Amino acid sequence: MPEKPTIDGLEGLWIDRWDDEGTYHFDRTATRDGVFSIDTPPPTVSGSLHIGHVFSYTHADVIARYRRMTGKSVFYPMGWDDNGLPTERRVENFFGVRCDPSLPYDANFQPPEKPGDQKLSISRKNFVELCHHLTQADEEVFKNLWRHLGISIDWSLEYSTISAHAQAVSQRGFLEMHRRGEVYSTVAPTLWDVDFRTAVSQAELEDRERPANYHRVAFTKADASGAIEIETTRPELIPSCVALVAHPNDERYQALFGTNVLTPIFNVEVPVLAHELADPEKGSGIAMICTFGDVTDVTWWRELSLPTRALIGRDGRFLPCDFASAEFPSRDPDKANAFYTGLEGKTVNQVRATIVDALRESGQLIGELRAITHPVKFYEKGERPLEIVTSRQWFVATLAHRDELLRRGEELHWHPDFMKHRYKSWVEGLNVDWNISRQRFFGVPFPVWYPTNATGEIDFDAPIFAELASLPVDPSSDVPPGFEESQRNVPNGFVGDPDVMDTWATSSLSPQIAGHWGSDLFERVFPMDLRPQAHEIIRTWLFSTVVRSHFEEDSLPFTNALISGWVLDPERKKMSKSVGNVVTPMPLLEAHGADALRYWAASGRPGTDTAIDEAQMKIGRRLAIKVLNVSKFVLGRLEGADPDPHDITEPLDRDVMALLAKLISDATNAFDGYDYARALERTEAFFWSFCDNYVELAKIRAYGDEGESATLSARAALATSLSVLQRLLAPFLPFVTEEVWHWWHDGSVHLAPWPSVEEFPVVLQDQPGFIYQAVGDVLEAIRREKSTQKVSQRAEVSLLVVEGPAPWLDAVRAGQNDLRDAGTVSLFDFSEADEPLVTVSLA
RNA sequence: GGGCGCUUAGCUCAGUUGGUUAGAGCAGCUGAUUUACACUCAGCAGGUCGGGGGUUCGAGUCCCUCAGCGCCCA
Repeated sequence: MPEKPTIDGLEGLWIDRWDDEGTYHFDRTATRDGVFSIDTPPPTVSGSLHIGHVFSYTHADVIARYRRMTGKSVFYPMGWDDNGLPTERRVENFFGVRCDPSLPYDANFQPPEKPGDQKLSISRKNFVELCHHLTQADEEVFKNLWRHLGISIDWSLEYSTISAHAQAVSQRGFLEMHRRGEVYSTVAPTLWDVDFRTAVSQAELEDRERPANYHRVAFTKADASGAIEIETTRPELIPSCVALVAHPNDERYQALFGTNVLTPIFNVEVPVLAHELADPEKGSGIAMICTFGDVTDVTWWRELSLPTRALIGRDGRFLPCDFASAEFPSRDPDKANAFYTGLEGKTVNQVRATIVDALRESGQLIGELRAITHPVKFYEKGERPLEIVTSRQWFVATLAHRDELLRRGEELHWHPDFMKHRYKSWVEGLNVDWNISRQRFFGVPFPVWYPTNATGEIDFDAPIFAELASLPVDPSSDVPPGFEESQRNVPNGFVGDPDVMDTWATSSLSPQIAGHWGSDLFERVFPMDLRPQAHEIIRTWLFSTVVRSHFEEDSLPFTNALISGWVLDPERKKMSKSVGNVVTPMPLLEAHGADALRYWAASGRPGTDTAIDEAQMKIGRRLAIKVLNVSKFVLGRLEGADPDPHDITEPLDRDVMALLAKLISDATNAFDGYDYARALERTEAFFWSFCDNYVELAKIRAYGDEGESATLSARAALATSLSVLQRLLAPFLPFVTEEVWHWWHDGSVHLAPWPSVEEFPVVLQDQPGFIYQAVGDVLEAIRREKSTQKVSQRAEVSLLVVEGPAPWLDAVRAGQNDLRDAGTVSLFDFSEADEPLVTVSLA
């Protein structure tokens, strides 16, 4: 025990020792009953490291540490989500490169020292190599933080979602789904980001309020008997118009249903139809249907069996089009084509401006534009509104399983419980199957090839799947069964599926990846006991994991979900890069210490958004220092002896033991319910009362001034309490508790048994704490008087008159000697009264 | 539009099936001075529990309603 203990520097010391001693090593021989398994979130390593990570990973860690102390072998792996678009984007910006899959691999390629003004085009393989290179460096930064924070990961269980192992699991999962008919490929209108040039799924959408203008546009009736005025925010889609639509009950348009109109400028004849989704309140109540302006257009197109006149390409620019063709039947094809030639290759905004000018000129733009704001669908990482592009994609059939998935949500234990509503409303709101194809580069490829026929056409209806034993495969370099490399991309040969999977299609298999699906390990850890995660990824990671496990194992992937809230900035605003209020954890960690940051994090209840609060961190630091000092004091009183809890004979000491037993029970129940914050709060409250009151009362006795049995009782009670408190605090303050535990124990506190009421005799009492409370009340009265008189707390009390009901007086008498010592009382006078009253006379 | 959460002292938050006079920490104020701790200790002050209505012997807690803030879904 050091002469002048300090909490500074404890992290460096214990992190290394935990490594050396394998303190957090998972015992792989443990059976399922003896295991507590955690489905740790693999963070996106290409994202910024922020304080929210400290928050939610601490929540998981305190649970892990609790379970470990209850004797479980804790399966606590760490994964890194390194595949996917965030990494690609980071690599593009970091090195100033872009991927061009048409380029050949350059084995000698070196990235530029610093990014140039123009992005350098490199091959897919070179690009992927840079992705691997950068994510490895990023992962080190994350790992360093976790270790510094004292997260009790078993680092031998580390994985990454782009590793060969994860790819094999992901591809196997895909093949299994295909075998059971849960995944299919089809050509369909798909939400498309024109900048990233990839399809995105419903889970990646977000609505953003955007300004727009309603344009009132006149469509001439086909029989030239007049015009119909519609309102649209997207006049640029007039060439893609396939119909007009109004609500079937809308009086204004009854006579028009079944008639035809001509599109302005292009003069394509389109029908006027009825559909319930047309909103009579919106605009003029009649809308144009285009292929495709938004998701409602897709619904109308499908349900009304309309033709496809798609004109927006994958780059967001207008495609070539012939208004003399059957698909675009114009009454005046020459004029339409002449006009359209000026639109080809232009962006949406450019085309809109040109068409609006033309409408204005022809008199078909009625009145002024009407400015509105309305929700527009964006890819959550995107900067331009999504378009809808028809393309071939792989889909996981979630809609057909909606009811089963809703039941899974009910089956799961949510902490806090109300978070299940997030899942429920998400599943209820699903409107398309899960699109898992991404037209990108750094991800897990589909283990699929397609045959080509004699003319070189690809037969998408006869995909060739990889053998399970061959996984992982890369169809761009590996050859499908029964083919040779020379047959790639030639007639009567094959082509590889060029796409990669959605990141969530891989991370949804985190239990299978971390648990090594198919091995004996998997049986020992699945289903996982705990899924800790933040609430913003309920609809992505949590949902997709539930889907995969439901399909693969007919089971939930985990029994408990512990949902962390958000960390808000000190002004309680959401942190975001654009606002610039994102807080990085390292400076805080260095300023306050790991235990202090953990204390702050653990004070945030499950599911509750919590503001960054350095004051709270300072309180945590104070707590850690107090643990150090009180441990030093109590252990100093033991004089090397090993106290026996059976020596606890004094009534006051026994009463404190009864309270300690209650604390153990409260903290344990709280932990079992995943309410770590309550466990901390209870333990902390007891701890401070222990330090400020009980230690002060028992102090002199513990010095040995009151006879042997009284001394032994005090020492044993102090030692027992200290042992229990060190262990109850260990999940929260792993560094300081480990330090003080080692002052009197071999072995780690983190492998010590969780405190139990069996460890010391507890005398059952009618009112646990009655004596402690009564004695404490008298002590407080003494202190108050001394404070009021502005004298030292050690000033002598010449006479202490204690009045009150007999049982209360008895309780006070039980602590009389301790009160005399702690309060420096010379003379006591006890007398019965109805109400307790303490009168303090100072010398 | 539907749903969820929050609203308690200047600030951050407890308050578990309804039960004495609503608690803690921080900040504030007043003191103490060192045989564990100045990164200390003691004390004081501070709230008509968001508004309104209801149930009850009794409501911060249950019900209804309104308002504000935040979020989820559409």
